[in-house]
Amino acid sequence: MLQDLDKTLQQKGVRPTAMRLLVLDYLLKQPAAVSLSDLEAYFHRADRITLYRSLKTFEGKGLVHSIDDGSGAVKYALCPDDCTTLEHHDLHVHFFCSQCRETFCLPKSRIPDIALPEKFKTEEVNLLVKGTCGTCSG
Amino acid sequence: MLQDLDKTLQQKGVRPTAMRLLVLDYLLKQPAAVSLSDLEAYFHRADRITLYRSLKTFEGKGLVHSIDDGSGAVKYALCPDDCTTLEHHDLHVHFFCSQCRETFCLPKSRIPDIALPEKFKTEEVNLLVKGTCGTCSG
DNA sequence: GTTAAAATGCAATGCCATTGCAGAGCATGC
DNA sequence: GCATGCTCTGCAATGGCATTGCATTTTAAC
Repeated sequence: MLQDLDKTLQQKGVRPTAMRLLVLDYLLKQPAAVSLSDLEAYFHRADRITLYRSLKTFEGKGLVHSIDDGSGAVKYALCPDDCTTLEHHDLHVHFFCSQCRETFCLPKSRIPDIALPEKFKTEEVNLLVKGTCGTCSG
Repeated sequence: MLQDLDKTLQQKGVRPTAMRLLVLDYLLKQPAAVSLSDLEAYFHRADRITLYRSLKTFEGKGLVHSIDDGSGAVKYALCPDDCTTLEHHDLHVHFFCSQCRETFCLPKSRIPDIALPEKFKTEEVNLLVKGTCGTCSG
């Protein structure tokens, strides 16, 4: 099973070390985006900095994207398959639940085009919806 | 002139102290959102904490809204007149220029409705566009 | 196996937001 | 005008998070 993860990393140009495989495996199992602190809490034997750099490496290679949900800590979530190093296709909506403080990717909710003033050029769009998620409102 | 500002503050339920009048006056003159550090740099004789609390008071009374543009520091900008304490109507787009690192409110670009999954409830929507602003791309 | 490059672990730093507390300023009632 | 109480201000301190430098270990290449 970790074999698959190994391949995934290789395909993205990330050297598959033990730590990185564990981190990737963990990320795959999460329903919500995770912060560095989440990771640190789970891998309590691992060094915070190593986890930090794993995430940064993943992000640089288009494996995960980072989300600033305003909670104070940046969170990370796996990218869809069509992300590349050069261009992140995380043009989906992120949802922050103010109850459980979890952040979810909503890949089905695409970000509509935004009309900008003359001469303004778009490079990136972040759309964050805050509210109550399905679980908490149920 | 500061008379008007005085009235503005009173109407919002904020006691018009000398410091607050100066801060409000400064905010009115800014074309872009300002961070606490900006304020501190401008009022180099004032205490950072007092400025911080002025902004927080303004925010609580619906005079300004805060913007997290991902630059690391929260920025503040004046609200349109129809903001109240209870409900912020800053449902406009914010634009962060990656060249000059300024953040602008784009009141004319309204945020479209976002389709959410079943049982998700929206409380607030933040839409941040990153790119190059008119001045920097000109 | 040797060697070079990359990853890790530890320490340290810096920035920003936030709070507690004491003193100063202001408004109100007498 | 003066005392009282509330609000604002300024200083000090704290805590969280991101980030970097450096020495060591691990991995890949030859």
